[in-house]
Amino acid sequence: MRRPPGLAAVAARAGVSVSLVSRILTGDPGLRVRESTRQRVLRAAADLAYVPHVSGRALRLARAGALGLVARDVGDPMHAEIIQGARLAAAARGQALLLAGPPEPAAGAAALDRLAGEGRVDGLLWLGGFDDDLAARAAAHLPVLLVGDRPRAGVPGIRLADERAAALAVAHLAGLGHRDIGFVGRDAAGDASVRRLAGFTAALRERGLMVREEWIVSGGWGAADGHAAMGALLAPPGRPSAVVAADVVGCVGALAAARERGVAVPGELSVVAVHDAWFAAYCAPPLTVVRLPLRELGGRAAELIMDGDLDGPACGHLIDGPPELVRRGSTAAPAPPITG
Amino acid sequence: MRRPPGLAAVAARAGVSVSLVSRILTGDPGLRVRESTRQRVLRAAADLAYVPHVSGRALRLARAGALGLVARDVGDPMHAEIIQGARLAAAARGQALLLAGPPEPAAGAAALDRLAGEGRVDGLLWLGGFDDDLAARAAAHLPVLLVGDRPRAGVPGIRLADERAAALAVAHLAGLGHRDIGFVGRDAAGDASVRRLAGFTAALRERGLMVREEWIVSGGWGAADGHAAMGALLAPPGRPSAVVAADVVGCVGALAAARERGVAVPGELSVVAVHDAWFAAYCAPPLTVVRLPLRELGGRAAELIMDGDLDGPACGHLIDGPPELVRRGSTAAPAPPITG
DNA sequence: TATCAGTGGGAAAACGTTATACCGAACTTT
DNA sequence: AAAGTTCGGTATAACGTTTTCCCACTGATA
Repeated sequence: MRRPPGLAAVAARAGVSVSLVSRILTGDPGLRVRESTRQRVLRAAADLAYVPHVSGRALRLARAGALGLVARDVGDPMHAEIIQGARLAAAARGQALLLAGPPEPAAGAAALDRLAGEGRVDGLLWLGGFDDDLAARAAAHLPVLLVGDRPRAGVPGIRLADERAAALAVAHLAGLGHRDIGFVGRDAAGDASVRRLAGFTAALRERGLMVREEWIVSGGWGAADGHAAMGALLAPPGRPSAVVAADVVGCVGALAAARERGVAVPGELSVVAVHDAWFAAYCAPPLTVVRLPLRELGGRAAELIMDGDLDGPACGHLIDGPPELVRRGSTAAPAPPITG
Repeated sequence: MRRPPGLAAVAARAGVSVSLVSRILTGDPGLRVRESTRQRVLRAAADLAYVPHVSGRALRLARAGALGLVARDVGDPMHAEIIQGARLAAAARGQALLLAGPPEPAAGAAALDRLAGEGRVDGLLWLGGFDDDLAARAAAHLPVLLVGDRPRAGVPGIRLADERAAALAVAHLAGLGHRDIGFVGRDAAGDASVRRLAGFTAALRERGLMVREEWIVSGGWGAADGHAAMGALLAPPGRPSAVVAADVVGCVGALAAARERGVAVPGELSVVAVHDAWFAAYCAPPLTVVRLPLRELGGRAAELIMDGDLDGPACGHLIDGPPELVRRGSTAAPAPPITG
């Protein structure tokens, strides 16, 4: 592997010292240099297509110039959107983004220790699959930011306006005339789920609607979990006329469960999900959703950690771009009650 | 930022020289050392939780210990699967995987030059959004492997058994009795699409079935493209009784298009897609698909590039794990022909 | 003519790692 | 007893950066 030209090559070509090249290229403010020399150096660097070597810089500066991303599942559409936002924000500052594994508690601890210690990244963005011990362990060596979660074990977190999103979903359904509204949750352990549920129940109470525990079911993050949850919700006796799904992926499963049971959406059951995704418009029926600024979440998270703006371990930042209702075909006014 | 302990700290704690620690820890085969000393060094390293610093190593070895991944879209479910495979294979060898941007031709060239020159990665895996010039440019500095494409501009590529996958889809439909089969393609420029179409037409001819050009439509990679393509396919006069979709994402759009036009699937139209994904089972109806070893593709790609086994620029590797038909609800025997 | 301030830049030391070369002591052999 | 020969390590020089300190001039001033 041939080494690319370094500062020494540029210096030799320009007939100056290595340190001068470095100071010119990094824009040392306290440097006085003849303009002709500066141009000569700049030309030499351009001629050789010089690119600073990150390892040399990292070694000297004790900064890697890269962010790590710990994701439960890269393929999750919500994660993908967050990742895209983070990548763009990182790239805008010349920082690289590297993919760390989903933190399997088994091999995860060792892998995480290694990642934290080997100096490859300056900070960690953590998406989903939160584990207090693991996060605290990593945070002992590196700045860590939990994305989409509350602060945990002293590790700061950044969140979306989850309560407002759920409340907006309820408002939409109530506006259509629904009074019997259920909730299909995500993983009950996740803070985002908890807060969406909180927003849901608060919005119900605010309108004097009844909160029925048997209409609140939770699962995990996959479509299969949504499927199971909706199955439980539709079991007799009695079912709601509308459902808020905490997550659009689970909602796809939930929709399938309704279809399998012959429950017409939106004829007999209105469904609205939190988060938008490419497939929502192609579901049968197209899903009404509450859109949240996922990309902005990723971008802000990356910026916070690059700036070191974590404000102490107690702080939980909030991205409160307003939730936006995207009305498609899965919600309608409730059917007139049928006795039986 | 406190620097973590380095070799020097371990050496000091064990009372030996830095070089001895390095040779012990890297397992220098030509090293003779007293067992007690070795244990002392190992203990010291463990006590300090020593982790080798990648920048120091990269500088010395002129290898970064990381792979770059250029992806059109991280969120694409197929890409996600490939990425997961690559990440696991890389992690198994202690290599990191870093996300490079989608190669926007505008800022992409500069970003790619930088990535290639700054020594952050030892090789590049390129997923989708292929651009001959850009790839060749990167390949001048780094090993580059196009994943899911033929070799282009002297850059090697690794592919799946796309022809066989399409042929298997045709075989399934023909076995059900279909004789009028259409094709919903992906981007016509992509090699994978071209080869799936080739496999499709070859399989038709092999069975003496007619290839009708007006039943072969292509778009791009998204669901919207599949939607538009299916719309064109279903326009009068005359439509096929079955369709092979080159891509499961596009197929979701295609399914929606059929639904909008009141064409029952699989009653009036059977649909089978190439590639499986989590949502395929939750479509209405659940999609019959041909599954291809995407994760293995990612893993093999990572291994090839880590091994430097690119075998010269002319070579196009093939992952020929057998395509597998996953039968769900979107295919059935054709309806008896209705005159009119 | 010394001295002084400014101008324009250079020398060298880190950062953490690895590879090559070497070296002192203890043992063995002749 | 002198000369090899292992044994068990050490010294040192890179790799490419950045940064701090220093130095050689030049012209002006005392």
